[in-house]
Amino acid sequence: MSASFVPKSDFLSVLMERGYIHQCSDFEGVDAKAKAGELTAYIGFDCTAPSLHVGSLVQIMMLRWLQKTGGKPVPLMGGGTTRVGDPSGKDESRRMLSLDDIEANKTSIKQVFSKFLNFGDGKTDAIMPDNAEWLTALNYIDFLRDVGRHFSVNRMLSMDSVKMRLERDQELSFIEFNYMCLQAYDFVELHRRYGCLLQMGGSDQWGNIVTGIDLGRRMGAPQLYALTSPLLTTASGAKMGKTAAGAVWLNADMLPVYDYWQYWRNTEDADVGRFLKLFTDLPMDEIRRLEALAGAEINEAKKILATEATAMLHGREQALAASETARKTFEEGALTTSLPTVEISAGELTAGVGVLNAFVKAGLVPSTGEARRQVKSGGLRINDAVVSDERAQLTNADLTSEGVIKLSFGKKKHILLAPR
RNA sequence: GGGGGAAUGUCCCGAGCGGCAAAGGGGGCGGACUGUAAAUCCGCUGGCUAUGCCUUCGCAGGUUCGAGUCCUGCUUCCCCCA
Repeated sequence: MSASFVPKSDFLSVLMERGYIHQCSDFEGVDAKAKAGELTAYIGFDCTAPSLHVGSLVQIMMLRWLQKTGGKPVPLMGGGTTRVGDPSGKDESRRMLSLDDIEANKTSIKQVFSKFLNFGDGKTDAIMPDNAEWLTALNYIDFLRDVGRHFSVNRMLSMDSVKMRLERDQELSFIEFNYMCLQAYDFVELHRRYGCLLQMGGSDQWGNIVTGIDLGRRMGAPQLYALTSPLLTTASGAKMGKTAAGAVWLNADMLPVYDYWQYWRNTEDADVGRFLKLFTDLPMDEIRRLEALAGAEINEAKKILATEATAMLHGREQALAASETARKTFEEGALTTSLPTVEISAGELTAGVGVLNAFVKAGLVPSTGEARRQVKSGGLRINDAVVSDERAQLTNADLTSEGVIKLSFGKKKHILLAPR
């Protein structure tokens, strides 16, 4: 794309300035539609888990900015395509989910979007269709005749996602192979129903999106557009959204607000500026000031990043509470009752609980074996005292004046054990 | 249809003369150093009611005191010939 392109629309200006764009099929075309206030764009989200995680956040933010700059965002639930499975970037065939699982996941995921987008019937209000609405009604023969004839297998075989699987001699089932056909058809269908002109997604979706544009042209839709975001990794190359404990979920019932705040607080120095632009609404000049902070001062920027990002998802009140909990815990070394808490029966505690089992109960370590190993390397602490005897028992005598026992795994993970 | 290979620790890759909880990486976790960062260094990386017990090398049998290792059948994948 032309390096000299200067966007006239607010939408592309923001996206370019904040680093959301990897590729676009036609900058001028998208710019004109956005400028005219006629831009409806969609991003597909699958329903393989009960919550989206941080990896989807860039996509969600792109929809948010679209709405803020006068466009209409369409998060599309992949209730239909999830029944098939997307081969893009996956090494192995996905496990098939039951329809009930998909429905449950969908309901759970929907909650998150309402935090980022305004839904309703207005011009720029978001809508959330589910591609099961049209995909499940498809008749195989009709689909082959009307849609399937437009696809070239030769071209599909040359797509990266497919080629990779073939080169590695990995299984690629027929239904997965059809995924791109369905996704392409989604685009056309969303144009018919809602006048959707642009599909966005991660850079790994480029091939699928372009296939949809192609199908649109062959099926008589006007010019459609593609825009992808860069694949996000941390500065040291790790994929975003995974931590020791697993994925960084967006639903609060799957990841406590405090842990979500901590995830952002632990951002690498080199990522702070980039993340502030992508994951907060802070104005650019404020971000430039923050990312210019050097040495230990950059920690201030990380706290702001954590609080802003958390506030957007969980609300400012909860974000500030997490921030305050962290401040007391890390900067004052004080015990805070607002740390994530796990209950234990009072009777059990009176009888005495082995330290190893206590850490397993708290969910800090997966097994007593792991707890044992961590004791050896000095990674476990009770009320801030390193555990040196793996046979020690926790009893009521270990309760602090707050009536809890603080279990720590490593320097950062803390859980309170509260008798009930 | 015929011939030849392959499958290993539930994250991945990968070694493994009949004595194996199984080499070595990567990744991950903990510790030290720091700033709740990165880099570096060190340790750990089947489970449990634990000087012991249980479960692991595609699946099912067999030989053996003892099988990841040898034999038979099966499954899946790859290569060559038709």
